[in-house]
Amino acid sequence: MTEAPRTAIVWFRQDLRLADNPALAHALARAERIIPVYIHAPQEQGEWPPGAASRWWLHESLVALDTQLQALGSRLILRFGPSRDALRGLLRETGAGLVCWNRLYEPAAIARDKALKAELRPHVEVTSFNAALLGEPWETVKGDGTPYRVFTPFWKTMNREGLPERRGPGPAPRALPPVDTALASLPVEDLGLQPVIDWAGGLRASWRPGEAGAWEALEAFMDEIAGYDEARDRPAMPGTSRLSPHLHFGEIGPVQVLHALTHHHGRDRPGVESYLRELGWREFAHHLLYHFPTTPTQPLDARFANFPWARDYEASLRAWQRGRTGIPIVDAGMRELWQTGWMHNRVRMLVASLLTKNLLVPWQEGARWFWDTLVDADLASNTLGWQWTAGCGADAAPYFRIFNPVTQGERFDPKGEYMRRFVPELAKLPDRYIHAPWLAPDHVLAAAGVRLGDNYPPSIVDLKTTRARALERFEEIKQRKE
DNA sequence: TTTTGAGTTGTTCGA
DNA sequence: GTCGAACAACTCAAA
Repeated sequence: MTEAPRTAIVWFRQDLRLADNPALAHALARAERIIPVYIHAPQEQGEWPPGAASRWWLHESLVALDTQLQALGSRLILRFGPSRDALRGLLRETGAGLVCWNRLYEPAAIARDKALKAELRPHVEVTSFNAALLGEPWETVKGDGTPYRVFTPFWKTMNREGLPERRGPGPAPRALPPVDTALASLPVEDLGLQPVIDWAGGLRASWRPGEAGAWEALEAFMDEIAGYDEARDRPAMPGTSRLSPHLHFGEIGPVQVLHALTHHHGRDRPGVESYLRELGWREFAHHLLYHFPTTPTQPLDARFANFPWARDYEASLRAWQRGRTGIPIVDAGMRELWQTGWMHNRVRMLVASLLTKNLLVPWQEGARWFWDTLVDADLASNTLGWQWTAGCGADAAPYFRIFNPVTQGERFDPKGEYMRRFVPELAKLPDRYIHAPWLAPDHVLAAAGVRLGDNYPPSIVDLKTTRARALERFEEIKQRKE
């Protein structure tokens, strides 16, 4: 390499942390001056610019990052895209000779970054790193070099190839060089990420975006991980890690999580291995998106391109989105999503199963809604989850696996606590009827103040007949393949 | 090379 | 009430 550059640009994207940030660490090791920058360019995310809930999170996370940088003597430079123009402008203004970033894995981002590298490299050093995954999506492949389509062998291979021995997480810098006060930066408010009407109260009450909040969540989870195997399926309990949005924005990295769990607990402690498997699913999702870049909109299983979805589904889609299907656990989940920007994983499966199988609404509609409303919306994970539930993805649920939300509610929220929290109009129903109010006798409904069709909708589907109908439709595409 | 068994998260039905 | 079988077709790796 030539003489070390005096100034480096560190381009932050979905790696909004200072610790274990290889791009930042590399810049610090190579250059005297560091320019931390975030470029707002949602149009470069193709069909998937951040949704409303993600934008709220991003705003908060950028504020947190800037505060951290200032505490160390630096600051965050904010610019509008296009990224190419912003970077070229910054190179001109600062005379930087090095640009560093941590990789993204969405198809549109890969294409943009590749083009940028080719354009900038003749003039400056450009180096990218992995900060978001335990392994690169192209590293774990089958013996014949093709990508995996089944999770378990994928995860076994990743583990065998030395997961625990991967690089340890890097430390956070103790101080940073100052940024020239003359260098222009936008106020974060100018990015327009915050909602115009303040609907984010529920989000604020539920989350603390930023690196410190991520570590708070991890530490709280580590205290409870022994109960993970049991509690993770109970939507009324805080049994899951709730790390997904922090991981999505890179406020914490999976290497840090892996290291913290194995260092403090060891892999044989109850709950640890099961949780690491969930990190494995996150890896698998990125592996699939990398190798099958059309899957955010196209089914991986080509037979499903011809699936006979419902034709006029506007009304049922609307009822599902608003949490007014009349099926309590589904409505509770959809309202949890709307209020807090998040939904418990088990409930995500239930609402997705109802939408795609009982209501026969295309899974892409569900994926779009989740994209706009989830604070952890992630193209890889969201795509995998919806295709898996719909039965058209990798390692997908067998077509006959159609969840019964009443049975699931009784099994995983037996006392109805989750439903009483998010569907208060049913709060006074006795446990026996809270999962299926349409079965309650009139006097029970009256005593609980529930008037079906008035203050709570009657169920919009008959679970039994719509299940049978879904099975018939799957028969149709099985035949169409030939 | 071929065979074999297992594969995140389920439901229903009949014994 | 509990329990096993049936509900496809395909992927993957070990035997």
